[in-house]
Amino acid sequence: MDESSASPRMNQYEKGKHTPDINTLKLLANELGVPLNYFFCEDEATAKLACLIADMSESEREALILTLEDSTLDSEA
Amino acid sequence: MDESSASPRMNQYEKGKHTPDINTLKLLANELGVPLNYFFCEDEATAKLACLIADMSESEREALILTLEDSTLDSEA
DNA sequence: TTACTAAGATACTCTTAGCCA
DNA sequence: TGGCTAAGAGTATCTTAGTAA
Repeated sequence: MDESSASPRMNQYEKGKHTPDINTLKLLANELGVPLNYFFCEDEATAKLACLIADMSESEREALILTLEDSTLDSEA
Repeated sequence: MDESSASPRMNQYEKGKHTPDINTLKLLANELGVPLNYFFCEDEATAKLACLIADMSESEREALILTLEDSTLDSEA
């Protein structure tokens, strides 16, 4: 990532003139300390959850899956 | 999305010859019935959580955030 | 017939240079 | 001085055509 052209690129992304490459997004995610899927969350809450889940351990994620599947059954019933 | 060239494109993606555009990924996500960030999850559990969260209501997500933030405090203490 | 690959046409982004506030 | 924009260079994907199983 060339620092000298970072400013125009960020402007082009923000103004919607260009779309950043997926590889570029990975670099940005590392810089910002967020997971890559953070950029693809449709709302604030989902984005925050993505960050929280990224910081969890594998076993914590598995446990959360079970919890959510149970509560889903509740709301479907 | 041109159906006539879908097959070569999918092969090129799978073989790692080309990387699909973000817009293409959106179309694929809609076709597959998964959230867009599904493609950017680093492990199976995170991907599954992304699907579960995508099906939740806004208020359910907010509630989940509070739950996770509490349990995070526990493990940090 | 289906899965896959190669190569050119096309369209995209990245960079440089320069303008406006 | 820092943020923003325009246009060309370079590089990526998409499409067509064709091969192998």
